[in-house]
Formats: sequence, structure tokens, C-alpha cells
Amino acid sequence: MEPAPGTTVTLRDVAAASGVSLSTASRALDERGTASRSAAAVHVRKVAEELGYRRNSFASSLRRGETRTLGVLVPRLSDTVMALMFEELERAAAARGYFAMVATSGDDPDDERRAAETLLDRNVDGLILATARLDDELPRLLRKRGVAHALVLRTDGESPSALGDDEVGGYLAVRHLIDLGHRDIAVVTGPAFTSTGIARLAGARRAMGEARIDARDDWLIAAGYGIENGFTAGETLLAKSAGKRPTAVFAANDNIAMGIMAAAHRSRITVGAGLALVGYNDIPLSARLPTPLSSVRVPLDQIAGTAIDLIVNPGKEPHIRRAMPTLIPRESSGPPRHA
Amino acid sequence: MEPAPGTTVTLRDVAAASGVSLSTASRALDERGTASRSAAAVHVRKVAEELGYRRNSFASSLRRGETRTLGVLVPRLSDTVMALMFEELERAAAARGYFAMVATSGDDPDDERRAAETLLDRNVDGLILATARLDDELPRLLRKRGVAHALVLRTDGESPSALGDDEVGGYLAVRHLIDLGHRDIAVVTGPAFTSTGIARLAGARRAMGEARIDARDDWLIAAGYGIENGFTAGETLLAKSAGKRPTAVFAANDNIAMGIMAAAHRSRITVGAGLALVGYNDIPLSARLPTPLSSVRVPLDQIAGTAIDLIVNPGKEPHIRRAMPTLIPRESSGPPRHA
DNA sequence: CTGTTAGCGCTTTCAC
DNA sequence: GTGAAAGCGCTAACAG
Repeated sequence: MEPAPGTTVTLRDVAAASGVSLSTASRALDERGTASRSAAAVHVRKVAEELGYRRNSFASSLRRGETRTLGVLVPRLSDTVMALMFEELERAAAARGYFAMVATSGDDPDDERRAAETLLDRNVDGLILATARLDDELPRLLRKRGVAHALVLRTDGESPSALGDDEVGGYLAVRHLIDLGHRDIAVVTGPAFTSTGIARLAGARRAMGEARIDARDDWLIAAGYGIENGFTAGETLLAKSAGKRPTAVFAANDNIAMGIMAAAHRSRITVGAGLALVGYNDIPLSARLPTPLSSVRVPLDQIAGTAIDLIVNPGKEPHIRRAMPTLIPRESSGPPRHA
Repeated sequence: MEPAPGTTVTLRDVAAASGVSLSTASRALDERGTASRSAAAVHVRKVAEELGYRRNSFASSLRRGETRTLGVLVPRLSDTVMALMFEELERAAAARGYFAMVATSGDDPDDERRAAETLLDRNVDGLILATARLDDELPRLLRKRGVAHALVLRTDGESPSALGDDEVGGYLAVRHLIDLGHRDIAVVTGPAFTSTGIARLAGARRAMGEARIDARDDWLIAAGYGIENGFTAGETLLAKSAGKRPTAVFAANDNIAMGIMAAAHRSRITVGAGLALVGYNDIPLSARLPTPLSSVRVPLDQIAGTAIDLIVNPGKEPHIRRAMPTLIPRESSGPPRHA
């Protein structure tokens, strides 16, 4: 049933058409709790349906004092990991009766603040931050202001957080390379101001330590999370002039790994045979590259569910929850040539 | 200034603290039109700032009858083109004082309807549809219900639409291949139920017609828009058994092109030298592939601005506006080997 | 320009 | 269970 153009059916209309009072109509259409089975209630719902009634969410929220809306802050949606994260958050929120609203903040802390205010101005019941900076002031501010919130994909050690266990992920990646027979392993991590970069590197070091491999300083590169950063790092690592080259590289995300692939291509090195490569996040593209990329998969769906729960049913310990990553081996990581 | 946790500063508080009436305070803080320069107004704004007052958007929208919010419907955000489109829409909306809210609809028409209702239930002032199906009923429904809306990246010939000129884009791509000396050209288009797929193919055919090239039916493949579809199409086109192979392929989007790259790799064909390849959309990744992909760039920023304007200032002709694409040549498209 | 007043559409006391 | 009435926070007549 559609109302005529321009018309809006209000609760008042439904009540009138059903021959009950406003409050009865309101109660009959209350979607929380169990729907009343009384004859009147059933009738009201039928009439509402026929008239094409839709609750005015503003009036409702204004009165109820809650919006059942969650704000999600991401640096950018054109980063596939962020887009996937948001899609999962959207789904997890919907499953719990919430609507997820996104705002992009770029990399600037001021823009991030502004974007958070925009969301807060829309009276979201809580905020989910997928922004990455470790030195970010926003979580502290939100705690101070008593705003319900959760961090995803990283933590500041204080605010409720849902993330993957990046240390284990880093360990799995490098352990995989070691098990293949590699000992000349380079690690290209994300920026130092991200908790993910630090933890993935720590895991990588642990794996090397266990295998008694000395990590060479010039084979540990901290880069940005973009493809071009990976390319630059790759050129440095694979340059002919630099003497000995690593036989394997662990890249702290799939973008970096793709940049390294491009650099390898330029140096006529075949990824898989001539250079083993492992990425992180396992974005859908990775499996479909000409040389499919081994990568560490992060259970974004699980992280999303946890994050929503941290906001919707707060209080339960622990506040910081880590999900286990999995290594997905593919063609990009083979044994070293002379192993 | 931050309010104490849990506290909410209302307009009433601001009025009281400023020593003026509620309505004076309301007027002083009205953000539309030019801000009043009167002493009282200035004072109110100062007090509001100090108290950390934030307008309750619900109460305001409820009264004003508009939300300054636009709903954007996309099939999925993990498709980079859609993510970029939304980012531009968000920007264009913000520049005009609007907030853009996104919902993902998947590919199912029923889910799309549901997602549209969700957005409409949040009282958006208008809807922007980036969903692709040509046989989609939603635009017609929205027209019937008198809902302000615009289509982006495609058109149904009726509803207000902002898109790239796909026919020209297809022409540019194939014309580029012809200019390089190719005559054995294959085209892998998107699905037949998308206006983009049809128009890009039409443009490709026009270029071939001008050059008196007979399009071979088995070299015109309609595929999905995913990488795996490109891969399948590529395997078909490049199979050794199929006799003569095309020396160039125009792929109707960059995903398809990447799938063809993977297929070429598997057949040990070098993209660029052994096979010329042109994609469409010029997503950021394309420029950074091991073999950078030639692609047709679509001015998403311009399309976004047009779409918002179509909703915010409706009435001006024409209702369907096309932006001009540009071909960006890169390494993936070289001359044929024996030219 | 200012203040008083009504009311946007809904939910929730409160009394029955 | 039901209905009358108050009010969420804000804006727009209206009258001064």
C-alpha cells in the first residue's frame, strides 16, 4: 500500500481509522518487546498496514530519547578493508535492530573530530571508530564525555575494542615463511602510529626469534598502508645493488603486498618462485591476482558483532576482545629456490 | 567546551543563560540565511558556544519538516567504484549543507526495496540510487510516490540521472586500440541488464564500424562485473584451442580487466606486449598494477555534484546529464606484435 | 528585532 | 487492558 504522493499517514490517522485512541494505537505498534495479541492491537496493525503507515522516526526518537542508530567513523571507504568492515558492521547492527551510519574522516585528526561531531549531532546511540592512529585523542575525549563507543581493528588499551589478534597474525605469516624454508625474511609493516603495525611486527619477530633468525634492520621497513608505499619498500628491498636480497617478504597488509608485487615485476623477479610473499587482511582481490596472494584472514564479521555488542550491551568483561586470524596460503608463497 | 557527562544543554538553557527568550535564541542560532549581526544574537551565539550547546537535530527536523539528509543506495561498498562514488557524493552533499547516508542493497531487488524503505523511514529528503539493474522497478515507484531522487552511473531514461557518457567511453577505449594498430579486438561487457554495459558496447561497435572492422560475435562476451567473470571470459578468449586470438581486449570495467590479466598470465601471455588491454573506471589500483592498466576515467566528482543538484534544486532541464570520460593510456595497451 | 504561544508526531506517565 | 494529557526540543506564526 502506498500513500498518495505528498500525503503522510500519521499515528493520529491510524488511530482514527481504527476507532481507538492515540495511545492505544501507539502501544499496538510498539515494535519493542512482544507484540500484543489483543484484538484491538491486531486490528490497529492491520489498519496501519492498509493505510501505509510508517512511524516518524524523529518524533519517536525525540520522545524515546534513543535512536537505535550507531555512527561508524572510517578514514576512507575506498580502502577495501574499511568498506568490508563497514558492511559487516552494517549487517551486525541490523541483526540487533540498529542502523549503522558512516562518516569518512580522512587521516587528519581535526577532520576526524569534525566527522565525529557530525555523527553525534545526529544523536547516534554510540560511535564505532575504525580510524587507525595510536596517538588519537578522540577515544579519550569520548570516555570523558561519557559517549558510548568502541574501537574496531585497533585498540588504545583503554576504550572498548574489537580487533583481530595482530600479534598472532604476524607470527602466523612469518612462521609460514620459515616453515617453507626461508631464513632471509623481510618485513614491511604499517606506519608506527598504528597498533596493527606494531603488533604484526612483534608477532613476526617472535617467529624469527623462535627460529633463531636474526632480523636485519634494513629488512624491517615501516611504510604507509598504500600500494605505492609497498612499491617503494619493494624497490629498496629488491634493488640489485643492495647485495643480498631477502627470499621472502611479509607485508603488513595486502596493499603493501601488491606494491611489492609491482616492484618485483619491475625487477623481473617472479613472485612465488623467486620471492615468497605474504600479505594481511585477505581482501577478495588477493585471491584473484595473476599470482594469488597468501594472506592472513581477519574475521571481520566476528569483530563487527563484538563491536556492536560492546556498545549495545556494555559492562561485560573483557573490554578488549581479540579474534583469531587464519593464514591462507596461496601461490605467492613458495619455498626458497635453493632450499 | 564540553558539557558534563550525561548532561544535555538545550536551547532553553542557552536562552536562560543569555537572558533572552527561547525564540530569540532559536533565531540567533538559525544556521540558514545570513547570521544576524545584532548584539543579542552575537551574545546568544557566544553563550551557546560556552555551554557547548548542540542543536537536537530530531526536534529541529520534526519541526522544520526537512532533514538535510540524503540517502544513497549502493549494491555494495566493497566495490571500489561504489565506494569512490559514495565518497564523492558525501563530499558534494556536505558542500551543499547536506549529510549523505548510505545503505547497501546487494543485488536482490527485494533487498533494494527494503534498503530504500529503511532510508525513507529515516526521513531523508531524497534518495540517490547507484544500483545498476535496468529492469529495476524502484525508480518508477519513487516517481509515483513523489519521492525526490536521482540515479547515478546509469539511467532508466525517465528519472533524473547523472552519469558518465558510457557510449563515448566505449568509443574512446576501442578507438585507442585501433589507433595502436589493432584490428583483432574483443570486447567483454558488463551484464546485459545494465545501461552501462549496453552503452559501452555500443560505443565500442561504433569505433569498430568507423574502422571497417567486423565485430566477431565470439569476441563479444557479456559477463558479470567481477574479477572472476573477467577471468572466465579471458580464458575463453585466450584459449590456445580457439584458433586465432584477439590482440586486444576492451573490458567494460577494471575488475573484468584484472580477471583478463590473470587469465593472460595463466596462458603465459604478457599484457602490454602480447595483448593490449583497456579497462573502465580507472580505479586507483589500476595505475599501480605490475602492468599499469589503461582505463577510461569517469569524473565521479562531477557526477556526484550533478546528482545532488538534481535533488536539491530540481526542475532545471535536462534531467539526464552525462559527463565526459577520458582515456588514460598506460603500459597495458601497446601496439600489436606484428604491426 | 523581540516574546508569547501553538504544535511538529510520537511515547509515556497517570488515572481508570 | 484503555484513554486523556503532558511533554520530548525545537521552530514558526503571530502580535507587539
